[in-house]
Formats: sequence, structure tokens, C-alpha cells
Amino acid sequence: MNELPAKYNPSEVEDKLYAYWLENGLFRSTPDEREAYCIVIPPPNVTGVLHMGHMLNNTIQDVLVRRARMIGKNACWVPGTDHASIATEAKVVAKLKEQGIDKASLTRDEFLKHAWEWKEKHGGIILEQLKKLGASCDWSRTRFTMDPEMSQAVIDAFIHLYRRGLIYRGVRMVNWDPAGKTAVSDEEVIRKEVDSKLYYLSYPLSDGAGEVIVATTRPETIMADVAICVHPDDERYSALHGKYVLIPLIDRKIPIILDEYVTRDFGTGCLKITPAHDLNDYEIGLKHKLPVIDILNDDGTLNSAAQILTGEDRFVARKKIVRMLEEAGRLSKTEDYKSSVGFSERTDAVIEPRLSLQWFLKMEELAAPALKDVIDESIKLIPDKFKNTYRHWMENVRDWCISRQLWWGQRIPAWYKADGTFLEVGKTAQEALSAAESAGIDCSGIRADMLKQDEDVVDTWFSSWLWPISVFDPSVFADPQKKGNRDLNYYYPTDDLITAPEILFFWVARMIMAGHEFRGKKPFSTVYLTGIVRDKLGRKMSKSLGNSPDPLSLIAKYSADGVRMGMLLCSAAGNDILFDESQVEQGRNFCNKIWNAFRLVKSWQTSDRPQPQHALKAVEWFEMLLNKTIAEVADDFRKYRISEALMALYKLFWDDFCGRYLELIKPDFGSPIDEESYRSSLRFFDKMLKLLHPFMPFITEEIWLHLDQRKSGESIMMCRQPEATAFDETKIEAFEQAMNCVSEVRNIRKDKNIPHKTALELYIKGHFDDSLICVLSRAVNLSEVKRVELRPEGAASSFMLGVTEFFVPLGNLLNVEDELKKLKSELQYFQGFRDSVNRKLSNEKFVSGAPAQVVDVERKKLADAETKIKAIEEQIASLELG
RNA sequence: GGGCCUAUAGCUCAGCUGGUUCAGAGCAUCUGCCUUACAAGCAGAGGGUCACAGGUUCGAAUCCUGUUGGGCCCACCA
Repeated sequence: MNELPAKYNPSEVEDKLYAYWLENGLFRSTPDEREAYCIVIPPPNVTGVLHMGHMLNNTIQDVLVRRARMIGKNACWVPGTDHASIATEAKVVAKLKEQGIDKASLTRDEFLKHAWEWKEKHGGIILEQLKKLGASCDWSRTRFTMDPEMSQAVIDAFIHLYRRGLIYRGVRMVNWDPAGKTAVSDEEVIRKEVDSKLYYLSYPLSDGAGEVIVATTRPETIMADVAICVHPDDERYSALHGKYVLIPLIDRKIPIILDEYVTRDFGTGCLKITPAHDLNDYEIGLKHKLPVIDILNDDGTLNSAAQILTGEDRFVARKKIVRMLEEAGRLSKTEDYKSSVGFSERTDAVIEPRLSLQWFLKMEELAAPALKDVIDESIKLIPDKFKNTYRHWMENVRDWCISRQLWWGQRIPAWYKADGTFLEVGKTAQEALSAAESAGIDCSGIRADMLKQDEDVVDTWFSSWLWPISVFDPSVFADPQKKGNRDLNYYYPTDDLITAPEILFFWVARMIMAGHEFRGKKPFSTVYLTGIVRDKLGRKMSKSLGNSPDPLSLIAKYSADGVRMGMLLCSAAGNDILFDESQVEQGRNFCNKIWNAFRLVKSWQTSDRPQPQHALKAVEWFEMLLNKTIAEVADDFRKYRISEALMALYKLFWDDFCGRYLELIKPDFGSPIDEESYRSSLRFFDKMLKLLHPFMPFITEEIWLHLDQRKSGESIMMCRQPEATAFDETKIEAFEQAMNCVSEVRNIRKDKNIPHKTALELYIKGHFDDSLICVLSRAVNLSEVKRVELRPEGAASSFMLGVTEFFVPLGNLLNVEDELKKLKSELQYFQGFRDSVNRKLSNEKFVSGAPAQVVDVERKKLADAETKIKAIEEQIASLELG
């Protein structure tokens, strides 16, 4: 055995051991005859840095993978990163801006060159950080969603789905950022409540017979109006049906239409319809076959279609047009109004709803098997409360807009003719052309080099939904019938997926769809949803709030094991965790406890003296308790109750092993220990280290390596988890009773200020395992332990455990009054208890209605209470006499 | 606005198909102790009308209804 440092030095040990694991290829997995266990990592953003959410998420994954590895499975954790098109592109744009370069001044290729440079520089930092946490990923399998083969997979999938008729192009309202001149996703729109005004505008009827008052927050869009809409049942306006009005200032004639969409009691009950600049108006426009008039340029200024104020910014135009309307007598009134307005997360510009042509994926057919999997629990959600949410979303699923007006990502493989009209989809221009020709489209005079590829890229999720398949074999997407490679066939479907509930739909649901579409199989069988890491005030930890501790500093301060444990202890599945440094401190303290316990055991010299009885008993007891805990932990894992498994082990090690077992078998200072106890202690240590290893990989490995002679390359992570053997519950209980007795005697000592050196006598009346008397004596220094049939004469303090009575003769040390007070209050409690049980038992409905078993239990309770009361009364009587 | 979830000790959570002394655990707090593995420790203690109001039942933290608070998802009224 090696030299053991007096103090555990986590940072040194952790780096050393991680390197050791890597050197020996212990995280690597290749298909073999064993059962596979596989997790694919939710790929973090390639240029991101580790935050607390990652810490939690990846700790859980590592626990599951390490455990699986130790129960004999071929465990494989596939790491990788996501190109995160929007987030990364934004970062690159911002960085270029710092250098004085405007994205608009670059060509696509120039921009992508900068982006790749950025990726090379910052990419993978996050994976290095995961190593600090101890993540046992098979790094040789690291994937990036924009690796050439991975990108090809995306293109293949696109083409396949297009040919299946599931991808189409359509017009849709997108969130337009006029400052960034790009569409942004819903997630990048920040809704804020702002003070605005509601303008009441008067539209004259075209026949001169009056006017219609319309309330709007956006008077600058009147030039894009194509109708005025009222509710068909609104009697105030029934006279207007079929009439026309003139748009103020430009006098264009538009119809008054009827639609039940209108809320009668909002504003005046008249709604102006502006299809180009409002989603709902667009839909009403479609329904009533109205034209679309777009009056805005992509930078938010008015275009020539507006006829007036051309070139003015939309907000300047709003002010001006209000004045113009007022001067024209068309502004009837103005009200203050609070409305919720979308702002661009990146530029803070007010988002403009804008119509544009986008690519969509039809979801209905794909969603069906994905819904079924979760409903019939072929895929289990943990916790299952998310099932409802999932079902609701899947039953109301909308087509997925998969195009993004960005450059960083996989470019949409659609090809257009020189005049901009769409021709075909294909990997290359040539392929698209051939496809078009074979589809019978007239391509005369068109050459491949004349075709232009779509400018947009696909949504990032369109690559990550393929992840559980593409990480193994990216070549199967062109043909879902194709048998995958060996890895895919072995590892897929994977087992557990650990992720955050907020991406249940964006990612998880879509992976299930892709699994069925491209492999005809679900991608995983369990989805473990972690909570959101919040600060003490319940706020989500985020960089912008600055309330997130730096994970690496935490690791430096508390050790990776400490941080892992701190996060795990307070994280039931699906519950948010309110992070507090004290939790991590608890983790560190536990490491320290383990280390010190090991130092104690290691310090022992053995001799051939026989094993003392009390030590034998302690070993027997702990063996059983250990087995019981092993079974509990296994059960907790089956139920994915990871924090409870850890807590069970924490208590076993700290309270039972250190607090009781070691204290009992510990030889007197300077004395050697018997061989038998020593070996048992090492055996227990070994088992507990293995049980703890998935949670705290470093310290357990370090100690395990010191525990015995180890060969180079050996590791605890390759050992089997200990298995539970049968144990006798009643024996564990008997020991528990003895331990409780020890506590009681210690209390008496403390109360009466009796030093440990002064030996006491103990009399036991009733049920007690006599073989444990040696344990009592050892723990509390008893000169004599006697079994008695009757309460002993004389001054004695007493206590009861169950119905067993214990007496400690104290002579004149006994304070009779205190003792009586204690006994009387106990008496009162048990009398009250007896009465309540009695009431229950004399209730005929209970006796006849409740199951016999329950009634029997009550009878037993009553009998026990009677016994206790009798005993206490006797003791009181005896003290009062004395 | 629609839907879903949730409310147990100061904090984070267990508490299974109602029934063992059911009101629990860990942390935090308080009181003693520097007892030769560990003060990052040891020995003890206190702390809850199980959100509120009804109901079902012999019996409710547990089941039902309503109210209130918290959270999430979806849609967002010009």
C-alpha cells in the first residue's frame, strides 16, 4: 500500500485521476456481446461556457453512465457540441463589430470563414470544462453538428422529407428585426409591457353618409389597410354591412367586412385589417381573400407602397401621421394604453411582424408515433407530470418553420432559376437539375451553373433532432431503410436522455419523431428531466443577471466530487434547484469525512488477538445494514431517485459506518486491532466506495487505489457494483434498539454529569437481544448489565424502548423530582394515546369497516400502551415511596 | 385568455394503491464539548393547524370541490 497524504488534496488528485482514466481508455466503448447502455449528451453550444445547468445535467448523466458501467453493461456516453446557429452567429457578428467589420459588408464565404475561426478558437472549451467535472464520456466519439458528415446528414434528411412531401414552402409571418435585418425566432423575442397610445381614427364612408371610428396602436400602418372589420352580430354597425370606407389621407377605398374574430367591446368594435403587418390580420385577409399591401422596407422605413411619408422610419412616421390625421380632423381621440411589444433580444429593436416565404415541415404524420410512445410509456418521462404537457403540445402541433435567415448552419438544399423561381431540391445544383428533369419539368436552356442555392440555413434543431442517430451513423438519412453501421445497430435505441424540460418540444419530441421516421424506432426509452438551477431568490441563473457562480471556481474551491454531490442532493427530477453554496459545502465535508475515516482504518496495526465480541456484533450488524442499503440504492436507481440513493449512502457512511461501526470496533489508542475486524472494515470500505463511485468518482478512486495493491491501469470504475445479499431485518432492529439504548444512557450521563470513566450499571426488563450487551458496555462503559424480571428496588433512572424497560441505578445521584416530572409527562402522553386508540376501537363502524389487519394493529397499539402506562405508573409509585 | 403542474419545519425535499406512535430526512439554527480519524468534527435540543374553506370516509398530508399563492407551456385583442 502506498503512502497516504494526511490531507486530501482534491485538485491535484482529480487532475491526476482524470488523466489516468483517459490514458487507460476507460471511458471508451465499442460494441461487444454485453448489453449496451447509452446516453447521448444534449450537445451544448460549441462556443458556450459551462454554467450551473450544465453542471447538474452532466453530473446526472455521469452518475447514470458510471453506474451502468459498474453493473456490467457496456456503457457509452457520446459527447459533442451544437453549432447553435443563431447564438453563434450573433457572437461572431458582435465580435466582428468590435473589429469594425459590419456583417453586411462581407460575403457569405467571408463571414463563414470568420465564424469557423471563432469556432476553432472557442469550440470545445465547454467539453474541456466537462472533464473537470469528471464526465466519463467516450471522447473518441465527440461529434459536432456541423462536422461535414453531420451536415450531410441534415441535407440528406431534408431531401428525404421533401421527397416524402413533408417539406413545403409557404408564406408566413415572421418576427423581423429591422435593426439586424433578419428574421428571429420566437425565443429571441423579448416581450415587454410598454406604455403606448390607442388612437381613435375616423374613416369616412365612401358614400359620404358618415364615418367609422377605429381604434389602433399603429396609425402609421393605415396605408396598408385593406378592410375594416366588424362583428357580424354587432347591431351598432349592421347598417354598415356591404359598405366601403376611405382610408384617411390617401383616400383609398376599402370594404367593411364581417368576422367573428372581432371583440365587440374592445375599442369601438371596429378593427382595421392590415395583413402585411399583423399575423391575425393576415389570417383574416386570407379568409376573406383580401390583398396584402406591404408598406415597410426591411430596415423599418416606409416604402413607396405607403404613398406618403416614404423613407421615414416607422416611429417617426407614426408621430407625423398622428399630426396629419389630427389636422385633417380624422383623429377623434387618444387614450393611454399598455400593450405588450416584442423586442429583439439582440438589437433591442421593436420586432416587426413581416410576411416572408419560409420552408416548413409538416408535423401531423411525424407527431403521431411520437405522441403514442409517450402516452403508452414506451418512452417514460421522469417525472411523469410532463406527460400532460407533452400530450397537449403534440395534439396541437403546428408545422415547423425550418428555415432561418442566417449563414451559420446547413444551407437549405433548394435551387432556384436565374429569375429567382424555385426549381428543385437536391444536394447539388446538378442533382437538383436532374431531379427536375426526371420529374418532367421543362429545363431546357437551364444549366446547373445557372442555378442559385437558397440563401437560408435550416433551424439548428433540424440538425439536433437527428442527434441520437447521426452521432453513430450519419449516412443513413438519405435512405431510412438502409441498415446502419455496427455502432448504430448496437447502441441505438439509446437508453436515457437527460435534459431540461424547456426543450421537451424543441428537441425531445422532435428526436422521437426523427427516430421513427429515419429508423422506425424510438431513440431512447427514458427521458429524465432536470430542473432549472435558480439562485436563492428563485431567479433563474443567467449570465445577464450575473447571479451564477462560476462552476470552475466552485470546483476549485470545493472539489468536483463536492460540487457534484451538492448539486445531486437537492435535485429531485423535474424540480428546480435553488442553488446555495452551503450544499456544495456539504459535499466537500462528506469528502473530508470519507478521507478521515480511511486514514483511521489505514492507521491500524493488526495483531493475532481474537476478535472481541462487540466487534463481531458490529461487523455482523453493519454487513446486514450494508446489504439493506445496497437493495435500497438499487431500487432508487430503478426509479431514477438519484438524490435519494445518494442520501441513503451518505447516511450509511456518516452515521452508521463512522458514527457507530468504527466507534465500536476502534481499538484503544495505540493498540492494534484484530485481523478479523480489520479485514471486515476494509471490505466494507471497498463496497461503499464502489457504491459511492458514480456520485463521487475522484475520491472513491483515489482511496480505492490506496486500499490494496493495485496493478497499473486498474480502476474502481471497472469494478462491479456490490450486490445485495439477504439480511435479517429483525437483527438490524435489535441492533438499532441497542444503539438507542446507548443514546439514552449517554443522556443520563450528560444530565447527571457522570463522566465516561465512571462505569454504570444497567438493568433490562423485557425484550432485548442479550448478545448485544457487549456492544452496550463498549459504547457507554457499563460495569454490569443485568436482566431483571421486576423493576429493581432503589433509586434508578429509567427509560423505555418499545415495551422494554431499562434502569440505571444512580443512588443518591438521582434527582427524584426531575425523574418524576419526566415520568409524569410520559404518562400523560401515553394515556392520551391510549384514549385515542380506545375511541377508535370502540367505534363500531371502525371495527366492522376497517380491514381486520388494521384493527389488529390498533389492538396491539392499545395493549402496548397499556403495558407502558402500567410500567410508568409502577416506576412513579416506586420513586414516590423511596 | 386556454391548458397543465404545484403548495408539508427557516431552506431543499420524502411521505407509494387513504390505515403501524404519521407528521419524516438532510441542511440551517440553538446548547454543550479542541475526547489522539475528522471543529469541514462529536454529543444533544428545539422547530410544522401538512396554503385556506368545505366535502367523501369508521379514518384524510394522502381522494373530491372551491378559494388563494407559486410555477410551466401555448395563444396573445387591434
